[in-house]
Amino acid sequence: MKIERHTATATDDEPGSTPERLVAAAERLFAERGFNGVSVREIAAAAAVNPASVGYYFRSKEGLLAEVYRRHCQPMNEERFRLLAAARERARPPALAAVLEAFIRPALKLTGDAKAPVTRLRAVLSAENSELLDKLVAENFDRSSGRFIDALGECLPHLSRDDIYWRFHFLLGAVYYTAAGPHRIRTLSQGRCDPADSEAVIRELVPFLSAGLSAPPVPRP
Amino acid sequence: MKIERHTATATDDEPGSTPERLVAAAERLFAERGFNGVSVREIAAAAAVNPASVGYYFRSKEGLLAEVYRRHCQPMNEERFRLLAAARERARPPALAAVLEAFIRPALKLTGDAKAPVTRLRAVLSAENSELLDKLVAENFDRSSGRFIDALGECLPHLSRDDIYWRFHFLLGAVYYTAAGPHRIRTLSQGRCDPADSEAVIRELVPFLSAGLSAPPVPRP
DNA sequence: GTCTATAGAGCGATAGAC
DNA sequence: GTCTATCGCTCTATAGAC
Repeated sequence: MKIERHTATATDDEPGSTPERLVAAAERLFAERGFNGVSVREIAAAAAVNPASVGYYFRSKEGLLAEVYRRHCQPMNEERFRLLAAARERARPPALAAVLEAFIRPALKLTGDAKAPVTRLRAVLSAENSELLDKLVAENFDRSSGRFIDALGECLPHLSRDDIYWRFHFLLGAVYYTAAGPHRIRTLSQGRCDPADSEAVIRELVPFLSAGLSAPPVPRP
Repeated sequence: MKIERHTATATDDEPGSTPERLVAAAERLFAERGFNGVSVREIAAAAAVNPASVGYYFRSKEGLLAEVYRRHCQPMNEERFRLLAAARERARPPALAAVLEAFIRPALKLTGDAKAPVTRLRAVLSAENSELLDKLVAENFDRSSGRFIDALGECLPHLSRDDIYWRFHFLLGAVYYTAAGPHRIRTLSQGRCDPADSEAVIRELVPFLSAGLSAPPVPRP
């Protein structure tokens, strides 16, 4: 769809254009304060752009969120798939720890300009706005979740599909909570455990999840 | 402080009084939609009470939240301590699974009138409003968290204090995410795994966390 | 002590000039 | 295509009647 121009005239997809500035500012502010915690005016001010541009380019505040969400998830999921493929090349079935890291590492990567992980956006949003958000989650993660659930099933053949679902759910909780970054554990540990340190999180979280996922199957009624 | 009256006149602490009605309605609505997602007017309407009462009894919307939070956490923590003491009576050190269940079960209990776990309130709030919320969390949970971290340390003498902190953090993530109730896993599993079924959650979560917490200590630089 | 009424600010969205 | 201006609405908090 994108057409190359002969001139240097700014197009909508270039970094400094109005919609790009809006998406960048919105990603940061939504991640910091959620959807209801930020106004369109604040986003426009942070982007140094006219407030009316939001309606013009994205139809509404929700339209802007949808675009932010999409652009946010796409590269993260691509990196997840790339790492998962690499893990599969190293071993069949892939090592459990490698699958977990392929899922977690891209989620904890820091965004370009902010100091928060990309996943904080989703962690913060996951509580509110359930109408629109369910749609966005399904659109952006059905394929990704399915593939990782399959990979976990390969690694853990002693488990039923339901075991995998439950444990994948708990895994998501640990990752989201960490990405949301409540510094509670940093306070309690007097600074020694810092959820903002993604390498430390991966080092601690992967063995924890590996052990949890490898637990014996749960007998169900 | 409460004084018994000779008459049936309503006092501030009686179930149907204005502040009680406000707290009950606010607990439900804040848990459903977060702090920014609900207006004082909506809360007052749900309580069938005048909107101005919020300012009168609680000084502000935030004051109402603080009261809701306090009343919400206190009985839950009391039940946690009661269950933890019972686990200690059965064995010294207490069984790991018993400690975990003592922490989790009261958090997943359903509120009186709503169908959501009491913990959903905290899960939803934990993303937004960090200024006030950090204060509330510290006020309401420092004692509780400390005692459970100690109990986990007793159960898991092979772990360092930092191992315990990290794993307690991941535990919180799994519990909060479940309580926030994203039915994502219910959809993916075509209804077979339902995070709203607290008995099922406890059955699945306790073995998962037991195994995760019991993992070998992580070598740290 | 509880109400009505409203102040004062901020909201999302849009019409219409340029 | 991007702006200014503003509509119509909702918000929190409070002043003052009863």
